[in-house]
Parts: sequence; structure tokens; C-alpha cells
Amino acid sequence: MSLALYNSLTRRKAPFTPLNPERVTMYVCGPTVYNRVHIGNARPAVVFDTLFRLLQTQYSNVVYARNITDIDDKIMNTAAASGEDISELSTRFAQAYFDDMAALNCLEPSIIPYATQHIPEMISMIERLIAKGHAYSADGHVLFAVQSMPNYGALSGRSLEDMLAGARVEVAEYKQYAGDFVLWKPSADHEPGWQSPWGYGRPGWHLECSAMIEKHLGETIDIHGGGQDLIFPHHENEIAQSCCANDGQPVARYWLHNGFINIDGEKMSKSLGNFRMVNDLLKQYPGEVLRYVILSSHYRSEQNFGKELLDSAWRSLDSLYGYLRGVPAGTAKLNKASAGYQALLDDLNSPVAISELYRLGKEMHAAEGEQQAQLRDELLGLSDIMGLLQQDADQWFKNIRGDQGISEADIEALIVERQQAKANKDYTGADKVRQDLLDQGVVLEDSREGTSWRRS
RNA sequence: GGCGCCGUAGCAAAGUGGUAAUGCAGUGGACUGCAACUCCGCCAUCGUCGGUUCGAUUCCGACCGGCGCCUCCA
Repeated sequence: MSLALYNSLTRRKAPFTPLNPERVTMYVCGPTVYNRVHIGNARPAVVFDTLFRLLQTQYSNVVYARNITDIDDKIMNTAAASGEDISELSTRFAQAYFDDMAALNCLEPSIIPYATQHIPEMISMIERLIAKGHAYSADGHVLFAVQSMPNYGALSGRSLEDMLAGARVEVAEYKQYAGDFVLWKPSADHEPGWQSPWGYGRPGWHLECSAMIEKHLGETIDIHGGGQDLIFPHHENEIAQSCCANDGQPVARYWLHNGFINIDGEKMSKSLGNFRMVNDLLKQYPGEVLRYVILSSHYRSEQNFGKELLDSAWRSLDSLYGYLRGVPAGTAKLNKASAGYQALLDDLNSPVAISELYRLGKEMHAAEGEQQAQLRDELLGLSDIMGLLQQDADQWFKNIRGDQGISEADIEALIVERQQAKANKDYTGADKVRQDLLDQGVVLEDSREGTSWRRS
């Protein structure tokens, strides 16, 4: 089976065929950098990183771009509130985002374009849209005229009338039509901005993606991804801008959208105060645990994050690493005929692929010698696509869990002490040592070769 | 009001027109000085009610319950 993807535009799953197999292109909407990112931002990063890895098993040249939105009213407000320079603030949080995503085993995208570095391209696109009758300037703004585009609303599946019927926002008086959206807006003197044919101002939110896609990836890309909340208005407007600027050329052929993450059954929101920042979670859980949780459900479904889920994911990963522990290190080797790989090709069915990890792990554990080595390599080949099992198994169990733990030297010393007690048939003493260690999160495992330990 | 999504064991989560993968937890047993690890076994009829069908968790309809989006940046 070859890769099949669910396309939000057609609302169905279809075989993926790139425009140019020699250069497969993917663009994913990255964060607006005005704060630490929350776990909801991590989902698209992990999901599309997995797709990036998967595509690379099929095509030799995959170009993956994920942008940084570094000009935006939210950034301006945050900077104004703290007095920090806007570029310093956005640079700081962009780096924080990179750090967080790296902790989740996300590969670096091929290209990381920044909005502020593409102002000329955006201005040029606006000029084209005006020239072609799709945009107009009014009162220092430039607006996209949605009525000039016949099938505006195709992605989100709504008609202009429907959208306006439910509109709950007052219509600015400079708009010719209530549904028109901003391409360029004026900045006050003290606000960040750039000179343009329409005066000092800054770009509208949607424009950067259209301009950067065109510049770095081309008029029409293969895959465009992002969170479900971006379907409307962001992606709808991106389509409008790019398509109209390029005489009807589609901007993306496959639109992929991941579902939301909720916290304990509720949407993350400021009013509920239930944002889960990736950085905070990383203080309690290895990044791989967060990644495992994200991949343990299908990317299009809603996912509910909670402590129980995270703890259980950690124990689940312990099982997988447990199978690998004691098996000599190997080299990942992808078996393209395997059920796990086929599951990933089927619209990224990571839950099934993960279940195959267990099957392979069990088989490997029961096997010996060359057969075991083969199964190990196959296991690693599959887990590599998902960015899981990226650590040495022994190390996984020795890493300190939580805030702090007893040192390795102290553990070893206590084990020696217990051996002595056992040799003296002082089982009460031996058990006490074990219980003491257990109380500190260390589990002892006796075997013919001696006593080993792990943190739990 | 408009558009759309979801409802599978304690917690998660796949899946299929022919009686439901997998993980965690639980539980019975083997192993162990006792444990841990590991192994063997057990643990669901798929929100409710109708319809279509030889047969539905899977298709259709209704209902109940939960949720998302509906434009200038919450």
C-alpha cells in the first residue's frame, strides 16, 4: 500500500501523489512567538514531524517548512506590557519553541521562515491582488475582497451568507463587504511597521504564509498542515490570497488538520487557567512521554490530556524499553512490508503502529541470536519514524524521574549492602534495603547475573 | 441560527457488514527466599431507540450526551 492521506479540502482519504516526486513540499503553520508554547502547539509539531519522517521513507527530497510568526498584535501587546523590545521578545520565545520541540524529538524543519523577513514579498503579493481586482485599499488598510473569489469558503465548507449570518463581530466601516479580511493595516508611529505603498503599517496575519510558501516552496505545494482551528479563517484566507494572486493555481493539494487537545475534558483557555505549557510538562515527564501520548491517538481526533494519561504513557514506554533492555544495540532497519509501517501509510495511523511496537518487542524478547537482532532492528526502524525509543534502554531507566532522586552511587552502595545481608540469610535486612530504595523510586531486579536496578 | 465532529472495557485507543487490535490499571497462576522482570490465563457485545439486512458496533433515521468553528487575533 502507498501513502494515503485525509484531505480536509475534499473531506476524504485519497492516495498521496506528489506534484514532483523529486521535490515533495510540505508547509505547516508554526507558532506566534509571544509566550511559551502549550501542549496544543506541540501536537501539530509532533504529528507533522512524524509525517515528515514518513515521507522521507518514500521520497528522497522532502522540503518541510514551518514558519515563525514574529509580528502580531499579541506580540506587540506582550512587548508593550513588559517594555521588552519586540524582536528580542520574539527571538527569545522562538528559541524556547525550538528547545521544546527538540525535547519532543521533532526534527528541525528544512526551512524556518520568519514573517518579518518577508515583508517585501508580502507587499508584492498585495500589489498583485490589487492589480487583479481582488483587493482594495481603504483608510490605510488593504482588504481582500472575498466576493471577487467565486469559491471562497470551499475549505471550511460554508457560504458567505452563512458566515455573515452568524457573525458576532461588528463590521469595520472601511470594509466594502463584511467578510473582507485585512492584508495590510496601518501602524501607529510607536508601533512596529514598515513603509508600504499604503503607508506605514504591518501585514495581516494570513498573508505571511501565502508569501513564504510561494517564495520557498513554490506556487503549489503538496501538503499544508496545521491545527483544526486554522481551517477558518486562516487557511481559507490563505487559499484566497495565493489562489487569486496566482491566477487560480491552488496553493496546496492536500490539506491536513490535527484535532484539538483538551485538558481534563475542557478546552484549554485563559479563563479556565488550564493551559499546559510544554516546558512545565517537561519538568515532570520526558519529552518522549509527551510524544507517545500525542501519537497514541489518531491525529485527527480530539485528545484529552490529563495526569493519568501521562503517567500511563510513561509506564507504557517503560514496557517497550523493558523489552529492549538487555538486548545489544542495533541499527534501525525499516520493514516496509510490516503492519506497523503500513498503518502509518494509512493516514498516519500511529495508534496501530504503536501496537505493532509491542508485538515486535514481545517477539524480540522471546527470540534469540540473529532472529532477535532482526526483530530489534525492525522494531527500531518502526519507532524511528515515530520519533520514539530514541534513547538507550538502560539509560532510560537510570534517568532521574521527577524532581530529584537518590544518586547512582548511593544505589550501588545499598545494593552491595543488601547482597551482604542476603549472603547472611538476613532476609529481613535485605528486604528493608529494597523497600527503602523502592520508597525512593528505585526497583531492584535480581537475576542469576546479579542485581540490577531501575527507576520507576 | 449556520457548518462540522465525537460517544467502544476502570483509564486510554484502533477497527470491521458476520459476534471487538493494543497499552496502562486490575485479577488468577508459573517463576522468586520474598519481590521485580518475564511468561500463561481472565476482564467490553461497541450512548439509547427504531429501520435496512440472512446478519450491524460497523449503513440509514430519530433521540440523548459531549465538543469545535462561524474573521482582525480571546
